[in-house]
Amino acid sequence: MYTFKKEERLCSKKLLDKLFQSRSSFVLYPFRIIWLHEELTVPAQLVISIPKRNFKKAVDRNLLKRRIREIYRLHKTESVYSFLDQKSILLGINYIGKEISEYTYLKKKLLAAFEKLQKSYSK
RNA sequence: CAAGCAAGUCGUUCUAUCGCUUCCCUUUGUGGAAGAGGAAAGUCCGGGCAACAUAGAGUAUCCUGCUUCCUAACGGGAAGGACUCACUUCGGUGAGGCCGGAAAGUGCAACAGAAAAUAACUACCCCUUCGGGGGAAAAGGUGAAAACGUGAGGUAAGAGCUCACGACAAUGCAUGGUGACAUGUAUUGUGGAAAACCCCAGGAGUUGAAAGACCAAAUAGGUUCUGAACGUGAAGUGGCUCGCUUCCUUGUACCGUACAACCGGUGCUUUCAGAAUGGGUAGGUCGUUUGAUCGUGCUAGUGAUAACACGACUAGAUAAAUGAUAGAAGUUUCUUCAUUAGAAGAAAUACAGAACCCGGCUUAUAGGCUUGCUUUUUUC
RNA sequence: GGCCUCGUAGUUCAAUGGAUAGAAUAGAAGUUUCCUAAACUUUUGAUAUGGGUUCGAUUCCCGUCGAGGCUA
Repeated sequence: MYTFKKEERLCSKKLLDKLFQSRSSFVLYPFRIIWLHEELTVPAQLVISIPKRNFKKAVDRNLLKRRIREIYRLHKTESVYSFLDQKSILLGINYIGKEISEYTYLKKKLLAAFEKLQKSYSK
């Protein structure tokens, strides 16, 4: 249930290009969420990206990526899968903040972002 | 004892819950094992490995530059030599740097100064027709630097012009050293700068794992084969499956057959259907972690390092794993209480994340430990 | 992963190895005006950083830091 295996990560170059060319995105600071409807074998594939421009050191980028991934892993079932309705989706999370935030702050913001995603998805 | 600086070295631990990557196992699941560094960083050097290229001790370009050694190699390291600076008990000690050549050639040196390398302003000496001509380079002043320094002889005045002592450089010889070089001696000479151009010696083929090798879906197209269909430009004319003429978008050939026709065969153009096949995209596998490997011991060597013996297997991801949360402990600092031990609270716990692999260099680093130096205080 | 270029006043740019690093604009003060603007006068302010070569370094050499670009 609380898994995050290889099938749930977005690895295909083609799908990535498709995702970033789509216009269906919104901003909820410090995240920018991109999503796209796609036929897959798993409910959702996720990609997390932290810009090198804002975080020079690899250690900082790794830390943020691990925190975001952990929050997604623990909350994906009730927050994302619940409204998908047997369909599948591509998800991109861009971190656009300028400093390293704490786990609790990131958790609050990301859950809010998932609520917003549900609204825009149902439209 | 404390503080500071420099160098070296180590560089947190445990528990619970939920996970990630690789490997193993007929208990295939509530399974087991392993899982970042001293710099993984910067990409500043050197190699391995791979593909391509290759007449050359050529030319151009770039790099390196005291000696000997180590090494796979190096711009790295070890030991030493000379130089500069600091200290000195004058015996040395410590630190530093791209440390070949200025006596091959070209160019450069602002301002000041007569003059910045073919010296001559004032002053000096000789001659004079008093306009000047000649000699000489000690003294003055300028400058970062002024024609080797001091003393004596010498001279019209002077000058390494000569002599003594001394400084430095080049060359020859002798001695010591593997050598750089040192010491002595003879001869010749005396400005700086090559991190200006340049000369000399040595070295460098180019591109980098996104190299390269292999497997290869779907779709489109290429090639080949099989089958089917279609096509010998149009118009006019004659002796009409043929020849001739005209026009256009310039258009079917060969063989069986002496000529023409027919017939047959081979081939060509276009379309359709089926089959095979090569290249190759998405994607995947290898390259890829057993290696100039690590640990211990012993031997050789001043040392870097090397030889030998025994033992060990120690990350392998690919939009990229090695984590998140909670709690406890350890260490350090501060405050309060205690003033022997200690107790409570607060804060901090670094720099930083493998990406083909090694050897160096450089830079970052909380805190602990070791060594050296400096300073202050106390005691003797 | 590999390679290249650049760093000068707050900003945009200059400067053969040579005196106190220059210009425009911005800032400050003053003149002018009833006040503001414009104009005029004066003035402040910089070689990314640490070493080295040189009599002397923005310039030459080496290390570090930062910024930008090329390559697929």
